[in-house]
Amino acid sequence: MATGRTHRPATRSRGIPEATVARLPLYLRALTALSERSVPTVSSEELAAAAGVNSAKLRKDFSYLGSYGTRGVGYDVEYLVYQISRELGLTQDWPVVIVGIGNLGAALAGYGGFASRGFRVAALIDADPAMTGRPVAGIPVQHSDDLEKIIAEDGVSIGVIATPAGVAQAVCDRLVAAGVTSILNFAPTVLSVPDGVDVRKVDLSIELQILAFHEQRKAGEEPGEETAPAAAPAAPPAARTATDRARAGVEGGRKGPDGDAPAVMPA
Amino acid sequence: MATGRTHRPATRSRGIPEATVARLPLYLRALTALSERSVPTVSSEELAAAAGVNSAKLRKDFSYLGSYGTRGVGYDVEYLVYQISRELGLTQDWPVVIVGIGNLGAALAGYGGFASRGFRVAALIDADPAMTGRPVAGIPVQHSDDLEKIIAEDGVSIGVIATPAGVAQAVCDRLVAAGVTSILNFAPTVLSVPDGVDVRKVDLSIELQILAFHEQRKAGEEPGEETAPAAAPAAPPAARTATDRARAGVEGGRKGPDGDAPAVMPA
DNA sequence: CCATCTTTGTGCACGCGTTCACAAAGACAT
DNA sequence: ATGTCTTTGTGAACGCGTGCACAAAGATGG
Repeated sequence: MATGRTHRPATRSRGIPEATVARLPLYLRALTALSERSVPTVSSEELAAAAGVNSAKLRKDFSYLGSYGTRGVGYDVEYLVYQISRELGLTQDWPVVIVGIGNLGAALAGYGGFASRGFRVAALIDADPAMTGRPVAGIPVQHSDDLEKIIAEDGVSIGVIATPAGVAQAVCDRLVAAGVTSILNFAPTVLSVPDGVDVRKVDLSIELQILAFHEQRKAGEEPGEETAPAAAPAAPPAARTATDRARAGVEGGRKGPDGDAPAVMPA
Repeated sequence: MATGRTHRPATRSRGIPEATVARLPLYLRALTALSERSVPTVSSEELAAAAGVNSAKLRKDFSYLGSYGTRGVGYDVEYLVYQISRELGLTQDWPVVIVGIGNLGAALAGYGGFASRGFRVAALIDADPAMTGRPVAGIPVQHSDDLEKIIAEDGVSIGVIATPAGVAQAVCDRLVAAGVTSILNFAPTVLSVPDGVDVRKVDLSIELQILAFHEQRKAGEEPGEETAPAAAPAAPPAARTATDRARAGVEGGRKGPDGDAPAVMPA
């Protein structure tokens, strides 16, 4: 999964474990599907299968919310949809700003899902003056000079960063200063934020690298390649004093500076 | 973080914990930045700060790879870049196919990052005949009829699903049948795959909902709203027998069938 | 009203991941 | 060569999350 929680130790809000919170949206999605098919009740076994989790885990998760099931019967679908929605804060409207309307930002803006579950795209913001006023997904792009004003006027507390990595921290700082307390970061950078601000990151590059790791493991079951993989790079680990600071130039030809690489993938 | 691992219990490949594997790309990114600035060595403390983790955790992570540091000095940047790259399987070329060239798929194809770290977009695939042949990000879109052929010819083992949720499982099945063993799923669905296939998911909707949960917690510190939140929906939890199956019609006006909602956001 | 059967809710144990804290290793100075 | 100082590598403890397995709750049928 492309999600990665950030160093905030999970807060443990009202005793609901973070791992459980992360699964609630999964349950909600499965329950919504059942609701649309007018299924009145569902057992933990069925729902767990639909959500791709263990049934015991599901029951324990629900137990943190209270006892909403009926023994011998299961869970009332509609009631559970409401309870989870309420728990997740989806019964209210969350205005969201998207900063950085490049390929990805535009794609995010285009997905109608924002509106469908309590999230509303309050504004699209980009630093490029050429973008200003141009409608993307029906919403006119505003210039980043007005960022603070937009946040304040619409009472935005959730921001999505889809900018190049080089400016992500600066954008983040401005968002936080303006009052945003939750950030979803698509830029390939570690954001540092003050306490009380939540950051979640979506990083395609990291996900692919994790997959590559496992893929390599699946493919390469041939033993004996640990030592000296033939085309090794250069330096042995423990033979180089600190005085030996004369650098031999950066190895292969990685190119430009890292800072302004396009969002999501670079490294 | 928008990533979510799937039910595969992590395999524990050669003793490297899954949690460590997930952090290696983070370290690699920080190290690459240092490398570009020609920094020769780095201490665990500095590198940990750059990667946004604890220094003890970083040292333990590296200890799983072997002892690549020098006491009293730190780690050799270039050497560590190579070792981690090798461990992640980034020293080889990974052809990747992207299935579903809508807004998101096009955005993914457009990010040059694929090429920069061992990943290469081998093909873009879409089911819409109108898309076939049209170049997206310089790569011509191919029709999904040829999916199996493309996978086989290019030896693709990693697939990215950016289709609507309704067809994601079908696409997944075809990819797996054709030989793909790692899947990055952007569609808001739980994919079921046979053993030996890795699935990671990126789900914007889930990330936002998790943020909303914490956001609600931050905002609402006013006590006493647990019981009966005024505009409650309907049914009490435990008063409805199983014979009472006469459904009262699906509540509020959620609209279309869930299946073909646009990728990433819907639920 | 009682017996049976289904399904929830949870006590308990286990394993993974994180963190602390320190000994060992090596660089550097004299 | 010896001592000091820095930084790694890791043993050990702790806490969270997971899964088992079962008792309690309630529905259903006679």
